Amino acid sequence: MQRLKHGLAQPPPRERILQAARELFYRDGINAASVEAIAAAAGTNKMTLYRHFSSKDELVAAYLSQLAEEGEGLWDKARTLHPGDAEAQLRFMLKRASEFAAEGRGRGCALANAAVELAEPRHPARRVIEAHKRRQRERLVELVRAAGYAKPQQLADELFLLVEGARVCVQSVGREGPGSRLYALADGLLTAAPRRKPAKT
Amino acid sequence: MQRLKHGLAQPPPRERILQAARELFYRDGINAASVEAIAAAAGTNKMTLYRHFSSKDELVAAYLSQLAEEGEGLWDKARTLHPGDAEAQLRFMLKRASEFAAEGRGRGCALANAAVELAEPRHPARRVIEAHKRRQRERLVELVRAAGYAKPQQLADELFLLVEGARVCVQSVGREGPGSRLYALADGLLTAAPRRKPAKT
DNA sequence: CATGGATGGTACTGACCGGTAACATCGGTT
DNA sequence: AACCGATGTTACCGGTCAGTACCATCCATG
Repeated sequence: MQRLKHGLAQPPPRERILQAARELFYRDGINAASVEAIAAAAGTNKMTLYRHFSSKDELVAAYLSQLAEEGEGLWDKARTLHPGDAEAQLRFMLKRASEFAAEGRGRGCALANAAVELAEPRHPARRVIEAHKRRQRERLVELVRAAGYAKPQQLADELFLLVEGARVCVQSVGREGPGSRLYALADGLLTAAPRRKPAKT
Repeated sequence: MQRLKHGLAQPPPRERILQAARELFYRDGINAASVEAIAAAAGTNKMTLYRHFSSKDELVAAYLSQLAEEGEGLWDKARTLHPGDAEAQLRFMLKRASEFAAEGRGRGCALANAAVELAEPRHPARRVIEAHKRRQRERLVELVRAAGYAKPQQLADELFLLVEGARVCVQSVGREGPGSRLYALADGLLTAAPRRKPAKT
């Protein structure tokens, strides 16, 4: 029982470090968040951090992988919430993205931000980011097709750009900008889009 | 005649520094580009750089202001190319944005990238970025309204998010992604959008 | 109680970077 | 020719950061 060492049951150091990395990387940026600050925020120190992650880059990779994994989980949640109803699943995802973009103190998509900060084209984190974004796009196309829209590829790409645009707009034009109206805009696209026939997932 | 000092007519140091800053800040990121590297790329040294810019932050501000100014100039160019034809002006701007997103070795919008890298909410560069993005959005709304579309605010915001999304997608899903198809997607939105009556600018 | 693995704490290295000081140089002006 | 401002060159300071060595501590197990 590793987590009964202290009086208060505390998650093991690795989880605390990942959680702290998540907050500091997102809030301050990957370059600006020092390893020491992350360790301190996790209630531990640099040495313990380096016993779980061999380098800062590896910590960044774990951070991004965790976010990507949670993003994937959203699609599953949509499917269990609205089984067989692709339209409802699609709108659920758009709603979530819209709420996220309107969230207070938003700094946009952590994955996209990481791609900006880690400019080296050979950085290992780029593989994680690109793979995740590509997969999101594919899933979106499938869902739009399953929802019975004509030209699913085009509509999905429009929605994809809308979502990505909303995420990035939060920090450039502010929370008052078009990002917070993402769902309304996407809804406009959906209701205006020509349909073929409903289907299921 | 400052620029006849050498055999080859060379722009004055300030311009060369700004040009080098432009390339390195964009390619490597603002944090990763050191002032020493910028000075070297400009064919000069750190001391001369600091004689023209009192700090790196001021150089960053000048860099961003120059980009914002050139962005503003594009709207004027659109108006002189297609005087009185708001629809053509609008499509010209979208075409330019689409070409930009499809450009080789693209790293997205330099202003948006700067907002990601300069995470401190009080950073002076944020004022430049936000002001510019807001102005772009306002101009877009005006143009869409002048082109005679119904619900100009909504259509303009959709186009705005499309453009911002395309710029950010280049570095997350790559050049093959939906970013390169921006004009086709925007064109789909325009032709499907209800019109009211044509007008002029 | 003794042992050992995981953790906490401190201090350090080496590198990089923003910014400055002091001096040499060059070119145009008077 | 003498001067002067702008530029080039070198060396340096202070700070920060990633990563490591070394030792103390705690806790579960035997």
